[in-house]
Amino acid sequence: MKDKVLIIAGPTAVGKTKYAIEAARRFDGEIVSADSMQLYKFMDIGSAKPTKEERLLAKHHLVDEIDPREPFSVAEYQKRAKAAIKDILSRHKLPIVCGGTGLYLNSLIYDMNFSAPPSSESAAFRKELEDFAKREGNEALHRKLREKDEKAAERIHPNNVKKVIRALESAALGKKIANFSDSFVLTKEFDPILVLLDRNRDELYERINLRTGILFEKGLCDEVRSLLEMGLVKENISMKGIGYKEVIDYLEGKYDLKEAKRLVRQNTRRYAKRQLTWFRRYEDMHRIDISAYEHDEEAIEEMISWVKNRL
RNA sequence: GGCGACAUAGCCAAGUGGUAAGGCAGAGGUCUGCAAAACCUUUAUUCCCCAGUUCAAAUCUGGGUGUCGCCU
Repeated sequence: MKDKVLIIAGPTAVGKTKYAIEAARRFDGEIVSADSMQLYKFMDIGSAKPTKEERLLAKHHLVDEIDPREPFSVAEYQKRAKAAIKDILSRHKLPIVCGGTGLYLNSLIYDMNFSAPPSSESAAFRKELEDFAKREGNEALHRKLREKDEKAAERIHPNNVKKVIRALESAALGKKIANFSDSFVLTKEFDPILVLLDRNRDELYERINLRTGILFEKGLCDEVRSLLEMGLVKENISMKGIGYKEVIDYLEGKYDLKEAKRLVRQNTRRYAKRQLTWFRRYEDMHRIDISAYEHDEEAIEEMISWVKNRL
């Protein structure tokens, strides 16, 4: 029989941490984060990492582990997360994957093969294509892709330059980029138990607005300042996270603090919406609408008992 | 009380006789190596109300209502 892995997904600010910790406590588990921002070191406030206290309640993997100055990717995530899961299983504990980064979750739930050559080896090639797109236009670049990989060109919009380039790069290296939708094959490495935490939209947005205020009070601006001092720049992907990019623009004088806060709230709301879109694809996911319960504790009990039946 | 300006979507608005731009907010979606990224789609049978002029009115005319400003 395959090993079970509990997977708790949910949009930002829904309250996942609390649920995951409780599950870890009840089932003797350890948490493996699936969050593309919380895994970076030094980015504590903006990414809303679990607190020290919370991390004492349950062991967290893949939180606070990566230097934000280093390049990172799903492939790397997949490797590390799988290693963590294996490690937890070897100690006869329950791995609890918890997070909101859809692609990272997919890399664990489905068979996703990232054996295609790493893009970092062809930075110059990518740069060249970027310049080409700027010079000749997105359509011209897309035409190039049409010649090399008809199928990929069909499903990638010409304006999505980033993806057009990735597809071109992949084709140039002799491996056409795969289409995820063609192969929703569940992983054979373990048996995932999927839980989606959700709330009613208004309530979720209310929580997001509230949390944004708290992040600023906790010193988000100072955190960004010290990251910039460390040598991080706008262009680093880690600095493109919500809360970071807006504060950088504010520090550069592009707009005032009030506007920065407004934008952080808005971008977080949009992010939550995109996450929900992504999660809708998971068919076997058990959705728990937290808003339907009076207190978190009741929703947690519902989750625990549902999971218990499947372990 | 007098004079003037304005009234278009949830919000900001363009449109001065030819069949309702755009932006924001909101909603839906795409995804195999930067994913909190990148990208796509979508929102007024109608312009405050009533009457009139006209083949044709958000646009012109008259009246009403409301908001704002100035004066008393």
